[in-house]
Amino acid sequence: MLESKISQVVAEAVKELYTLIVEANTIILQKTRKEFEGEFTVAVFPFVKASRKAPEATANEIGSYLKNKLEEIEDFNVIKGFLNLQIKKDYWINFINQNNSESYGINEINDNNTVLIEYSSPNTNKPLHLGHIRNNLLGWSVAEILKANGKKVVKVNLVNDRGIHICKSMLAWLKWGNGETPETSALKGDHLAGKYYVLFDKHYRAEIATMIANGTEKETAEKQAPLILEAQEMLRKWEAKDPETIEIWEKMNSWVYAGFDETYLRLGVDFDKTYHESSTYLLGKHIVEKGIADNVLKKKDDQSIWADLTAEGLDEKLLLRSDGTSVYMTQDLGTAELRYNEFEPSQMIYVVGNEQNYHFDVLKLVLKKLGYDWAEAINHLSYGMVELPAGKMKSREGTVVDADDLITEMENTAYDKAVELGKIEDFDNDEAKKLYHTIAMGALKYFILKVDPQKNMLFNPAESIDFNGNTGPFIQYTYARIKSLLRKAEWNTNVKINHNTSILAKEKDIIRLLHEYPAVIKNAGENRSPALIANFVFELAKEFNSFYQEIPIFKEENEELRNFRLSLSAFTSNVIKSAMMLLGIDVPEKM
RNA sequence: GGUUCCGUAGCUCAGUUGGAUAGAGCAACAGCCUUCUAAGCUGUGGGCCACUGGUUCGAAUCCAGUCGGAAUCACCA
Repeated sequence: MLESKISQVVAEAVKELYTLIVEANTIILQKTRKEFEGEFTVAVFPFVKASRKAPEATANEIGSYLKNKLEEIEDFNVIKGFLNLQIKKDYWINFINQNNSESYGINEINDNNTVLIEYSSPNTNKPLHLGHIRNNLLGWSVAEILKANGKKVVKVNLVNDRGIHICKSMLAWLKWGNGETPETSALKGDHLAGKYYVLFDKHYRAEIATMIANGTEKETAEKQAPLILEAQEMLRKWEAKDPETIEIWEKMNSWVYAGFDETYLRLGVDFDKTYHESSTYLLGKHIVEKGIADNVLKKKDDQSIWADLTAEGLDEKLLLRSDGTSVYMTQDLGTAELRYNEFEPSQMIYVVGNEQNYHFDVLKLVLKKLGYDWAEAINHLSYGMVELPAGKMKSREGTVVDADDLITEMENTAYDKAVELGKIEDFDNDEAKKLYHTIAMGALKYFILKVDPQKNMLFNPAESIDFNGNTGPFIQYTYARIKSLLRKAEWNTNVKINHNTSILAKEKDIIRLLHEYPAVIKNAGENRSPALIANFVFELAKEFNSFYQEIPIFKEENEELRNFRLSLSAFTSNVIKSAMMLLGIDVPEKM
C-alpha cells in the first residue's frame, strides 16, 4: 500500500537525517486538504526537536529524501510545517487500470477465526418497531463489513419466545380472542399477538385501578391483580409442559414467526442460525454451580446465588433465584458457552441497545471470574436509542413507530415522488414497484446507518425521511446516472486508460476517494461502524455529481480523455454499488 | 446518589483517532435544464465546538472539574 510505504520511508528519513527512531505506523499520513497541491501530507512537527531546525527546513529535508527514495513521488511542497507530497500520474492511472471492478476493496475470507454476531433478538409478543430496525440494519451491515474484511461471519438471532410477556398475549387471546387468527382478522401474525398484548395491558390496568379505588396499595395491586396471577400461572403451566398451554403457545408463536419473516424479508436481513430462548433458558445453571464449587460465587442463606462484583466497581448480581430458577443473566452465560462450543469464535458480537451496557459488563466479568478465557471474545456492540421528538417511544402511549407501517409509508412516499418527478413513465408495473421499494429502503437504511451507532438518534415521523441531499436516494440516483452514461457509451470494461491522459483536479479528487475505499472498509470493520461507509459513499457521490455537472464526457472529442472519464465513472459506480451493498442498500440501474 | 454514554450552525448529523481557515444535508435566499437523468449543480448567510482549567509546538478531539441530557443500578427480560 502506498500510504504505508510512504510512512516507512519517512521513518527511514528521520532516522538517517536526525538519528530519530520512530515506528512507521505512528507517523500520521493525512489527506492533503483540497486547497493545497498534493495528495498526502506529513506533519513534521514531531521531528523538529530532533532536527533542531525550523519546521519548514525539516519538511524540505524530509521531502527531498522521499523524492529520491520513492519513485511514486513526483514532487513536494512545504507550507508551514506541513509536507505535501504529489504522487505521479502514472501511479494513479495504474491504480485505475488495475482495480476497476465490483470486487475492489472487498477481501476474500483470509482469517480462519469465526466471528459470531447476534442481532435482532425480538420478543414474540409484539411486532418489530423502529428500534428493532436500527438493530437489524446495524447487525446485518456490520456482518457484511466484517466479511469484506476477510472474516468468516456467522449471523445469529436469539428469539425470546417464552416468558411472562408471551403468556400475557396468549391469555388475552384465550379470553377475548374468539379464536381470531391471522387469516380471519387479516392481521399479520406478529401484529395479532401485539394486539392481545396491548389488550392484556389495558384490562390489567383497569383491574389495578379498581383495586386501588377499593383501598389496595398500588404495589400490592400490581402484584395481585387476577390477570397477572393468571398469566403467571400460565407460565408455570408452560414450564411444566402442560400440553394445552404448549399448543396455544406454539400456535401463537408460529403466527408471529410468519409475521417476522415477512418483515425481515422486506428489510432484507437474514440469519445463518436462529436460537430460541425456550430451548436455552435452562442453560447456564451448571456454570453457576461450578462457580459455587470453585468458590468464586456465593450462596446466601436463602439459597440464592450471587456474583460479588464490588471489587470491580459494580454491585452484587443475582445468578440463581432462591427457588433455584434462573434469571436472564444465567441464561446468557449458558448461551454464550453454547455458542462458544459450537463455533469457537474469536469474537462474539452482541448487537444490543446501550440500555444493556451494564448487563454485558457483568456477563463478561462473571465469565472471566469463572475462568473462561473466551470471555474476552464477548463484544457488546452497543447502539443508541431511536428517539422521537417527544422522547422515547412508549408502547403504552401508542408512540411506537411500527416497522411494517414505516416501510409501507416509505414506499408510498417513494412512489409519490417518482410519479411527481415523472421518473417511472417508461417503467412497467413490476419495475416501478421494485424501484420504489429499492428507493424507500435506500432512504430508510441510509437514514439510520449514517449515524454513528453509539449515538442516540432522532426520528421525526412528522417530517418523512428525505430523498434529497445527504440521503440514500441521492446516492442511488448518482449510480443510476452513471449506469445510464455507460449504457449510452456502450462502455467496454476492458478499455485501459492511456498513460498520457491528463487529469483534472476534480477528477483527481474522485480518484483519491476511490483509492481510500479499502482503508475505509478496514476502518469500518475495526470500529464496527456502517456510518463510516455511509459517509464515505456520500462524499464520493457528491464529488462525482460535481464532476458530472462540470465536465463533459460525450462532448469531449479526445478519445483518450473520453475513455478516461468513462472509466472513472465506471469505477465510481462500482464503488458506490459495493459500499451500498455493505449497508444493505440496492442500487437501481435506472431511476 | 453510584456507574456509563452524549453535548458541534435554527434542525439532523460528519469531523480520518492530536494537525493547516471546524464541514455536509435540511430549512432560508440568489442563480443553472434546446447540452451525458434537475431525486442534480453553483453561490450567499448562519458557530463561545456546553462551560472552566490543565497537558504541548498545536485541542472540537486527551485529562480533571462544573452544568445540561440519556441509559442503567430488580429474586424483570
